Amino acid sequence: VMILRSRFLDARRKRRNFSKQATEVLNEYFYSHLSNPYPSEEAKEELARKCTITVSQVSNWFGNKRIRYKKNIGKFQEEANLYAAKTAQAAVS
Amino acid sequence: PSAIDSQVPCISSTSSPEKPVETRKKERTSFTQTQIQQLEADFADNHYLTRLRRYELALKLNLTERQIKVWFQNRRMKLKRERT
DNA sequence: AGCCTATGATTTACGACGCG
DNA sequence: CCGCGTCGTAAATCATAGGC
Repeated sequence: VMILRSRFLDARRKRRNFSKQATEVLNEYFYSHLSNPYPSEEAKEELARKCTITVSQVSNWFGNKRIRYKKNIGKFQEEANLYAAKTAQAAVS
Repeated sequence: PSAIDSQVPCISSTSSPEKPVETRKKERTSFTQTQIQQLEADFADNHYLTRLRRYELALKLNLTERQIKVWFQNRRMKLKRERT
């Protein structure tokens, strides 16, 4: 197969990881909506605003998160517990 | 009890009312550089296909007409995303 | 300095739904 | 009913970032 992937400098693939705070916000939403982790367009816009990233980036993040979570729930258990505890505490206060 | 799975807002994992599991799609092929170059050239010329164009391209690139059609649909979506 | 994993972005392929 | 349009997504893969 012509795996001639001379995928030269795909500028859009120049990425930086999101800030810790942004990841925090996204994870909070994800784990508090675990039974249906599909934010509406409006929710995506709000998340994008809070995280200072684009709506497309929010979509990418959720797409990646859903599939990776599904593929290995065990690996994310600790993270899931962490955010569950966090939102539980938020509910109390 | 997550509900992430292959339906639209893909709900369910093991208990979904309908699992498209078996009949799941063709292997995700990767088009060659040559195929992509020709598709891009055609797209640059016209963002929409005619039946004839689709047929000829499929023949020339050795792809199915469905693949050509879907590629153009995806390409238009990509263009739209880029212009934002 | 390398590996190796994590992570964000991009690429194929559909299903749902709309319109004509 | 059909076929092609968009929209939102799954899943695989790419390319780099980051940690050890």
